[in-house]
Amino acid sequence: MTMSHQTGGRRKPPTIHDVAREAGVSRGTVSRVLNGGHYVSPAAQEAVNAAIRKTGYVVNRHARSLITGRSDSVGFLLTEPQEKFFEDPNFNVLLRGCTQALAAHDIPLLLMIAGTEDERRRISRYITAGHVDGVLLVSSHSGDPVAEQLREAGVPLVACGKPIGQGSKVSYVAADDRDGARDMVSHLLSLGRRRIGMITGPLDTPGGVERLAGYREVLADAGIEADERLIVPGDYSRDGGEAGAAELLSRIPDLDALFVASDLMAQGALTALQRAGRRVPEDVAVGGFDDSPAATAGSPALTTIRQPWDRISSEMVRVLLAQIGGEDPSAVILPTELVKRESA
Amino acid sequence: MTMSHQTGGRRKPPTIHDVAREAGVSRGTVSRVLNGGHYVSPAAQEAVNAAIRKTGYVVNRHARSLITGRSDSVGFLLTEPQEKFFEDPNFNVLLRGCTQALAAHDIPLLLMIAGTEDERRRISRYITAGHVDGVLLVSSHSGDPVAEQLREAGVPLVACGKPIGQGSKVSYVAADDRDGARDMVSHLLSLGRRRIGMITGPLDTPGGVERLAGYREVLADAGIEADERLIVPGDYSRDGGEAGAAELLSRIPDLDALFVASDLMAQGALTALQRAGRRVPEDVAVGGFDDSPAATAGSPALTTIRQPWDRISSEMVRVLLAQIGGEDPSAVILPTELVKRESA
DNA sequence: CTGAAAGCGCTTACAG
DNA sequence: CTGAAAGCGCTTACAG
Repeated sequence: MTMSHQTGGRRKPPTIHDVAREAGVSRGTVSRVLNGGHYVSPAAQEAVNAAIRKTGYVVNRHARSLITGRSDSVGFLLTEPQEKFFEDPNFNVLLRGCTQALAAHDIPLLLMIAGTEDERRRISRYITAGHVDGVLLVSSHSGDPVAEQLREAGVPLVACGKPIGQGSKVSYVAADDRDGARDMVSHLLSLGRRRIGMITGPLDTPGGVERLAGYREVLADAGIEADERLIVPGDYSRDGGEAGAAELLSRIPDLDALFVASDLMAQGALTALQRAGRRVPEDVAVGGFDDSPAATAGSPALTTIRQPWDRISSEMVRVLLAQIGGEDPSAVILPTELVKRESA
Repeated sequence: MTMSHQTGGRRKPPTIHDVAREAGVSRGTVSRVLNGGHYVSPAAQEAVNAAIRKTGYVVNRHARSLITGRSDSVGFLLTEPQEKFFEDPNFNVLLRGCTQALAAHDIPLLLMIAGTEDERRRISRYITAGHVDGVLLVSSHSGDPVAEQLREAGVPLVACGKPIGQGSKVSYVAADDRDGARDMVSHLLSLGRRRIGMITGPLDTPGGVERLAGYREVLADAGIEADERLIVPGDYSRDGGEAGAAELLSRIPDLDALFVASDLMAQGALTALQRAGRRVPEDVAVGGFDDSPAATAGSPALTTIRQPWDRISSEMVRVLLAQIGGEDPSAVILPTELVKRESA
């Protein structure tokens, strides 16, 4: 009468030693079965598997990690104030996508938020101490000290969006921001709009810079004279969009279209337009960016540029895993798509 | 000329052994300093601290965990389809609050999502294998097999909301749903409304059951005859709220108020009311529940019942940590608050 | 293909 | 207060 499979006293989980004894092999053989079954005879293989089932054995990750030096987990690092990210639906989509993509590899995701200087220091130490094998970095702004530290420490890293000023030494995955912006502005032009305002993203972010560049290019190509008063900087927040639209309206009352660099800001812009008595899209056509949940949360539903979030997150995971496996950094640029709804 | 502090080859991080040598003490003494400094002379203490600084030593958590049997990390477990949680702003608030509360204890949070049967099995194994010291469980529905398994496996656990049918064996933290519902319905009555419809939460959740109970109690207390046609079940989703409101409107066209069991559903209800040409609050007063970001995302801003999310998350963490420390399970019920805005 | 053995980096009684 | 030693549960050359 063995003690295995006993219900009450689960204090001591079975170890590789228990499995070995049960299977009548050495611990080395059990370990080999656990790690892919190479150089193991079918008979031993089978005996070990049976023993694992019988004992309910599950590997102790700490012991394994101690020797392999790997944690088999990945960090999802946010280096901005929490409010910002949680307000932004893009964040959710990304987090969800990465969690999913990692789950397919049986790799747990550690969520790390480093909003303050203090937290950044702690988390940086935590990461460099080897608690995760790599980091998915989500931070819109440039000059991020954490990114730099991690890169220097040799921690596998992939950013969402091109990190400004990091050269090509860090991997990233991004949508084609400029091309997306071009599509949207072209669409607004095709609607007959000519006084097209823009609320940009933060101009120290690649998305901010590129989407503005796309806007400028298309207007220039169409022979429309540049008017800097039509451009107002934003911060990707709903309130920022509202304030930006109000400002533009006061500058250019007969504005007939608005390209807003994120759906969340576009929602805010809708509020401002509504308050000012403008009909959307009749008086002012509004184009957003992201195709985030925010695009369809309000009314009218936003015409927007879809970022391929599913692919962005799965590519981030793929590139990170490759890098953990020893590959060099790489960049991936994904195409966007115009999604027509009610607002333009 | 020592090799410490060398920049290039950071392949081998310093171990406790390096620190001991540097400080001229034994590894045991270094460990004692690391673990609180008890039974260590001030001189040794100082020498070790200096050596730690000099070598840049940081403890290897895997080695520590292997011997202590603790991981010093906590899981945040979602046992529902991801979409559901990510759609719901409450989830964000809770995740953020817990991350924050744990960060104060220097404890990282592992985000785990078990939407499918498959994922549940894998994550259950993962947890019982000791990769986290305890679990913050977020799952609205009852009969959750994971909760049961974890409880049986003796994993410290605290749920958000009272788990139905788990007796008092599992810790939980919840807002006073019934009392909150009573406040809202009383408020609607005080506005002179008498034909008050309700869109409930899922009735296999404590929130669903309790908020409905509060609604019934207040109407009964006010001597208003119960009319079951005024009650329609919901699922906490925006679409569910929209469908529910449409259904109520078709049943009771002269409805003059609506109590909706979540802000997100209330947003959906607003859409349905608007489409039906009802003005809010003039024709139909609408009361939500949660005071989530959804309450102020649309127009009009929702009058709602605030759940004290900050306290809920900090209490969840406190109770979990206590339980990890050996305390028995406990339940915490937190008060809610009526927040008046535009919709009622 | 397989076993015996060393060792990953730490903590913790055990003697002093 | 402190050192020497055992041991946590695993993986991985090393010989066979």
